[in-house]
Amino acid sequence: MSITVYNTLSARKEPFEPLAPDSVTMYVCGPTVYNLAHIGNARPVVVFDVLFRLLQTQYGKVVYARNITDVDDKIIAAARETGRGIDEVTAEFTAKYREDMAALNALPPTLEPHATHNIEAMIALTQTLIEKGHAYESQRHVLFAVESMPDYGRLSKRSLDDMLAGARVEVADYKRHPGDFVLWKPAAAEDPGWESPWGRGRPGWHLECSAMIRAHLGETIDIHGGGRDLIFPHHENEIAQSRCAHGGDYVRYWMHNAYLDIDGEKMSKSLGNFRTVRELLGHYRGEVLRFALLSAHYRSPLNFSAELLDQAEATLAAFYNTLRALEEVPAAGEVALAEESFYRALEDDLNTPLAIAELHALAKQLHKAADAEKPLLKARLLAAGKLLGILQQAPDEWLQGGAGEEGIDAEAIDALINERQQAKADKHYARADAIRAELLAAGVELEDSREGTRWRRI
RNA sequence: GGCUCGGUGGCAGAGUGGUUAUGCAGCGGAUUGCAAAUCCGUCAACGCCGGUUCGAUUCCGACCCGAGCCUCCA
Repeated sequence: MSITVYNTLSARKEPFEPLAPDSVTMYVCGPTVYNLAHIGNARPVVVFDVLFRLLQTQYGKVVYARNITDVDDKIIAAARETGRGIDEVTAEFTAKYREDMAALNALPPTLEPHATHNIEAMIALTQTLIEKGHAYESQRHVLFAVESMPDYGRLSKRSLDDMLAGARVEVADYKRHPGDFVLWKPAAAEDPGWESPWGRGRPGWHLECSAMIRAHLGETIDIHGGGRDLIFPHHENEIAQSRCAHGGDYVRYWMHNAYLDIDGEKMSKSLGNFRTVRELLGHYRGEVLRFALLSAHYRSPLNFSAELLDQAEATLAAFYNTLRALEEVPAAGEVALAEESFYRALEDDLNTPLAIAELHALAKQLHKAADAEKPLLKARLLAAGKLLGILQQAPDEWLQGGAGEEGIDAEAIDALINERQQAKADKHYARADAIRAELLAAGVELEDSREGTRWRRI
């Protein structure tokens, strides 16, 4: 039982060893709740959900926190645009985010800290940084002084000089060094704000995560995850804040997922080439989206397309079909995870594509197995599915249900199947085939077997 | 410009210093009234040029191409 993860900080795979022997702390950057999550936003959620499930098989206590950023310029802008209150906007999109992620079979995190509930911790952290000479006040802002930290840039592997060379942004006049970033900024009277030693204001984005991690998980956590694009500046700055405030390690393992591409370009809100999870759920079931997201390794870009989703749908249908044929077979026997190849694949830096390949191998064994071997094989397949967060539904429910609007209802289908059975018994094959064609046109595929005719929606 | 990371068969996508996953699609066969599902078999790949090596897709170097970060972004 040993998990290996790729640590962005060291740029290599490392054996995972938590700080405490039987417990793990994990934090993943959550959403800024000003609009709907897109499918790219869902990738880290699904990836780290698999990690969460995997860790739970080995450690007695796994504390997984995913924050809600509910104070931000974009939220203020969104509220203003729609003429609604900030709270109304954040409540709506927080609720929708939870629904969408649940639809993807993502387990709820252990903790879901909200930025606005942790303002005191943020102010305290800012004060500590000022006291220790790592931050300064300037024109009602409080800024982190990057030059006060010798190894600033270590995570993103760039030096302050590199950053200056590539600077594309005008430097605000209240900054001592162009790389200094905001810990606290003033709030306009009409905007949300909190009283602080530096006047009424609100926290900078990077500060939120550092403060919430400290408040809820401690000074050193085991795993911090998020999208690759957060490496700089967000995570770099978190490290600066937390290390300078508390000393010691901040995060033992940094994990970053690659993003989803559309036509070879990153899917992002700024490019506008995104598809929301909610919209996609109108066409595909959450499990299909989840499977698609897991079909490539989390550190590789994944090209998002209709073909990808159709492929995922077809593959899941094949697995559920396998399970449906075994409905009378109980899943039984002891599954020794440590010896399972799908499990070892996941232990190796979450190699989900390889784990899925092992699922195929299990399904194949199942098709060929003697009856006596089936209960254990089925249990193994289901255990693998559980870790990946798939294949847990009743096969008929999955195969006969659909994401979109319902077509022909099940009763009518059964009636036609019965009629076709009779036609077949009478050797009226033309009629039997006509019924099959009619059902196919209605999106229903038939499968004859010794046990009778089964159907599924396609 | 600086800093990262990639380029694998028709498509998706793992992996490895030598026996070259897996899925879909294709082809041949078994099965089926015909299909579907399933099974058996089969085709096919490692960007380009050098180097190291008995042997490289895998290691090293150059080159070409692509993506990302350097600004809010999963």
